[in-house]
Amino acid sequence: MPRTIGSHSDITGPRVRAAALKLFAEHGFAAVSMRRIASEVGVQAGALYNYTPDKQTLLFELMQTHMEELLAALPQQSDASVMDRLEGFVRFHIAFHHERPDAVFIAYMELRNLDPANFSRIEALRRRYETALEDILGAGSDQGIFDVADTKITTLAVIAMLTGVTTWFRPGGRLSLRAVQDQYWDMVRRMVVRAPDGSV
Amino acid sequence: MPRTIGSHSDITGPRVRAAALKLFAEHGFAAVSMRRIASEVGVQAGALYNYTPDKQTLLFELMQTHMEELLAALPQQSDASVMDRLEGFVRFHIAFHHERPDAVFIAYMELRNLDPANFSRIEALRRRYETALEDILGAGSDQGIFDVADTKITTLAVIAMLTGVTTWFRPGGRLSLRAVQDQYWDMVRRMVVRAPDGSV
DNA sequence: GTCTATAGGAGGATAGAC
DNA sequence: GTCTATCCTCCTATAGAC
Repeated sequence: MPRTIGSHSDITGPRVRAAALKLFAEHGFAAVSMRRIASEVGVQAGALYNYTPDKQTLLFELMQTHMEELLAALPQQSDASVMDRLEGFVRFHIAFHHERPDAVFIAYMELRNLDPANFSRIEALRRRYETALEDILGAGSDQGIFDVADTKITTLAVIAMLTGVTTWFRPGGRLSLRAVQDQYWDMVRRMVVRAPDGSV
Repeated sequence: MPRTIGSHSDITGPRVRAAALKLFAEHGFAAVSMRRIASEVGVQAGALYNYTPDKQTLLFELMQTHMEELLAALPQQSDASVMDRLEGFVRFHIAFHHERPDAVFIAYMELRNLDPANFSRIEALRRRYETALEDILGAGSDQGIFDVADTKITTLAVIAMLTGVTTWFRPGGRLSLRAVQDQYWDMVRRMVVRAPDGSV
């Protein structure tokens, strides 16, 4: 049952966040005004402050939501082989980031616009994600299946490589998402798997 | 011989660009005011307009200078083996980007703050750089030394991976620059080199 | 070449009416 | 919950004195 005319808290809130996500990704946090976000939603600027105490908090909550969804969606598969776990991570990272290009872009580009307390909280979430990959690489090294000189560096290298996909991949282009996943999995596999005896 | 007191065109110009580079990298183009740049240099805001027609041009020229220096410094080595050329590219990219973290950051993060004409000019320079790597990968594939399914994708993957170093590498840390170069060269080599017969 | 002063506008955020 | 109106600050860029 509708409330008073002009009252839309349950739908305006999500629309504010969606508009902010889109505009921050497109133009950058600092370049987007609250008036511009309000205009995108179809309300006046003052109305936004029913949904966020300030612009900084709006940015932080977008980033926090993204990172928490990323961690929640990360496949656990702790009883699978390290090879399958690594393949699962690679395919997951590409697919998940592909579905949320705006949030990914903001999460990487707008860290410097977070105030120090918010920055620390986002960094902690990011570290948890990196650790998931580092654990796989460490386990594979312990088992002698992977040959990784430094799990920390390889973790960062793999994540940078995979995240780079979002800067150029567009559906309907030359390659399907599946084909991109296949190629990146092949590259990552070759980067970390121990070469058979006598092949080096 | 000094000119009139208060006249410093030969030193203020570089200082304006240096201050803008530092502040844009730290806070982002849109978040930095001309007053802030002037304050960093030690002049009033109006004086900046002796060195740039406007803020947009200041950003563009910083990015253009960076990209042209990058292309000029790229080792040619066209008579070396593809393996040596690839190794040279990897070590060069890491070293050059390490020396200019602020310019690198701006060149990747502030593309969206360029107006369309300036964006096209920077994009063209970036494409020339990518083509240098793609040519090496293509030549190695033709010679049967590399096994690269798609030179375009591998080019983007390698560059994203290498550029990622600038986000975490700090001199005086756990690893020397040389050690980082060694590890990334090892990862790139394994990503692209054809496996010996019988090892796959 | 740099200064002060200012035009002219846009920014984040709030107050109070409805 | 949204509106209008507004406070006060900051912005880019320019004009004219020195």
